[in-house]
Amino acid sequence: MGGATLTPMATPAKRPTIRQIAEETGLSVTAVSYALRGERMSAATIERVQAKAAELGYIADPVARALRGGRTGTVGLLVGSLADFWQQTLAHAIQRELRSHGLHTLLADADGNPAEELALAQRLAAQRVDGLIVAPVGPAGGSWVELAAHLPTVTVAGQLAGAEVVGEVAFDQTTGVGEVLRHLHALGHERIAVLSWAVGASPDRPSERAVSEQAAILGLQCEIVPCAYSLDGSRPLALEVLSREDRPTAIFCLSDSIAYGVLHGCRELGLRVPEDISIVGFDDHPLSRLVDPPLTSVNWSVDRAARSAVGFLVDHLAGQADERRIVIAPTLAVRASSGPVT
Amino acid sequence: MGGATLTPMATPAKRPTIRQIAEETGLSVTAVSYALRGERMSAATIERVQAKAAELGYIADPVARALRGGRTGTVGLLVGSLADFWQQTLAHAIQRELRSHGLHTLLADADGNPAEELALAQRLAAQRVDGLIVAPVGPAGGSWVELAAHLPTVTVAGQLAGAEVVGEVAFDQTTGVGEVLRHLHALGHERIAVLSWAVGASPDRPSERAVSEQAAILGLQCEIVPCAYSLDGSRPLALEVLSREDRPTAIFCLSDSIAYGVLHGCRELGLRVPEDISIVGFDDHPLSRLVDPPLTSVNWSVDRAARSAVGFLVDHLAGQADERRIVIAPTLAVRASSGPVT
DNA sequence: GACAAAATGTGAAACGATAAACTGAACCGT
DNA sequence: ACGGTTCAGTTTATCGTTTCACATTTTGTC
Repeated sequence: MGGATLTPMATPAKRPTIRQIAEETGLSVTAVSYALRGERMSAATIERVQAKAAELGYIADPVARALRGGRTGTVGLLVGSLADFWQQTLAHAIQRELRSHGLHTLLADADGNPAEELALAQRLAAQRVDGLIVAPVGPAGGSWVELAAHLPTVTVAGQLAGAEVVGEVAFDQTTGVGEVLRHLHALGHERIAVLSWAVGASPDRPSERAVSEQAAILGLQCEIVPCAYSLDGSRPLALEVLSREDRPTAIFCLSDSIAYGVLHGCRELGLRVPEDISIVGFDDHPLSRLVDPPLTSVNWSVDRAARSAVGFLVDHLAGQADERRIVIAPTLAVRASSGPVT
Repeated sequence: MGGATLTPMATPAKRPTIRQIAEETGLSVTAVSYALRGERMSAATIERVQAKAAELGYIADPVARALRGGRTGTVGLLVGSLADFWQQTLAHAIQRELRSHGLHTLLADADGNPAEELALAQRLAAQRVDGLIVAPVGPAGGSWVELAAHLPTVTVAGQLAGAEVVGEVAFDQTTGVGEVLRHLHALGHERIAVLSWAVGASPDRPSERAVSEQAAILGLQCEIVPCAYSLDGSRPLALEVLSREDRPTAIFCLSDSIAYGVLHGCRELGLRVPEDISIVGFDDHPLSRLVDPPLTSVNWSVDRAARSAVGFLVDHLAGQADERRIVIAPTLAVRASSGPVT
């Protein structure tokens, strides 16, 4: 941009460089570089250099390293939408797991927008992240394929169709959805509204497909309603659905965040859960057992997912190419928010 | 680390560089650099260069820029603990706000550890973030002062004592705590346990000090109990406190996350809230109104905090030095989890 | 039309670290 | 005593971009 000259940045902080160490030890820069990593040089030199480095409080400059082309020790974490409580939990778990491997996290939030998602991934690549962990929002396009070919990528809870990934943590959506629908069916529900994430024209979301399939099998009448993520986003829609005269007897939300908004809506309208309407969530956020009423939801082990995702990536970076796919099995946590039709 | 040779990284993806543009336009690298930013060069040249750049899909390499010393467009976000639900919310809000200013987020989680916090801040500085937004865990040490002097820093919900920051989003802890204690006092509570974040020897946390002060004023008997963050972390402690024979009549948790754990504990022990014991939280997570019973808590506007924090930083980076401090006023949200002593 | 002042462009030196290729030694077995 | 390995270093080039100093043109003014 044009823009007037910006203020000089705060004094650029003169951190000690490899060169300073070189001068103070009388060695060449290269020698120091090797010694710091404990390679090649004689034990005595290594000792001397590392002592000096410690003395100066030297930390290798990750930026210079990145430019040169080595590892950066940073992993890009791209989540579909941080407005979703469960994805916040997932992001946290992955971040923590990465850190336990000494890796840093560059976090990006696609905010439910597939196009944005790709742009962010490219930006992360430009930042020279060593790898990418993606909880995808939409299906992959051509650029994703190319990107993933260059950058080790692990998907969590979603696919990047066509792109070659180094690891995949899949959630068994079919079973998860099936359990919910069977549960509701067993309770006598027949007209069910399914609130799904509204995402720009992404018709083939696995969970939605699973809903259609399973609904057909059970003979249920499921209407899929696209819905904004987040508490505040889903409430208005929930109010609309709940106010219909042919109100469904159950609402199945494809995310707990959405379910919370619906619970809120029920409360506002004075509807009793589960007497007047049953609510089921998806993903089982830790707080779902504490809300009122406790929310029936489909649980996937976040810790396991995070551990696997990071493990896949770390293994790949270490040159091992072991198992690269895991399917996380769902557990239906039946709580008080779902009950028989009355 | 010795370590065997690592596998060659996935093909390093040949992104177009400034040099390529130079060659294809017959200009010098320097000329292209200027033209891309619309400086110096003639209008015709600028046009030509930018057209070529667009054609090649050129994106300036943020790493090279960072090394050279310019802006990186990335801001470090350092939170005290992402295990805390409210801080997840805060982090999300700040991240979103940064993005709306075209800035990227490098997220780091101190995990409740002040020493770690400093190390991470240094790492972020080494990554050449343009600025730092910190939700501090502990008081600042000497290195913080130095760091903040070099790197524009904004604090949110906490101070870095002694360090010169470019902006500060303060929460009025004294008032917040005061309102809670007055509320409980009015309900007849006299013996109150205060669950605070357990943080390595940080005796002078503002909120804790506020508790002592206000308790003294009201003549309340407040015992401050250090407690782990997070749902699972606080539950065991909650069980201990709740099982005492001289159980307090109210528990004031200095974070909603802790309060959730306590609610959970109460449920396990069959204690009724608020009949048997009153629970009050702090920070007012969006879900606090949905838990059972709805949690009385102290609300600070997260959006306002995020907007201010990012605004301060952006203004500073733009060379303006306007208002640099805001105090967010608390609102006590009285809900069903607190009631009169019975 | 002369001379200063802009305007437009170029080359080289950074920024900090690393890898490849090269230089002397010391050391090896025969 | 002779080639051949290792060892322990050093030189040099490189990653992609920006900026300083300088060279060349164009423009403006009297």
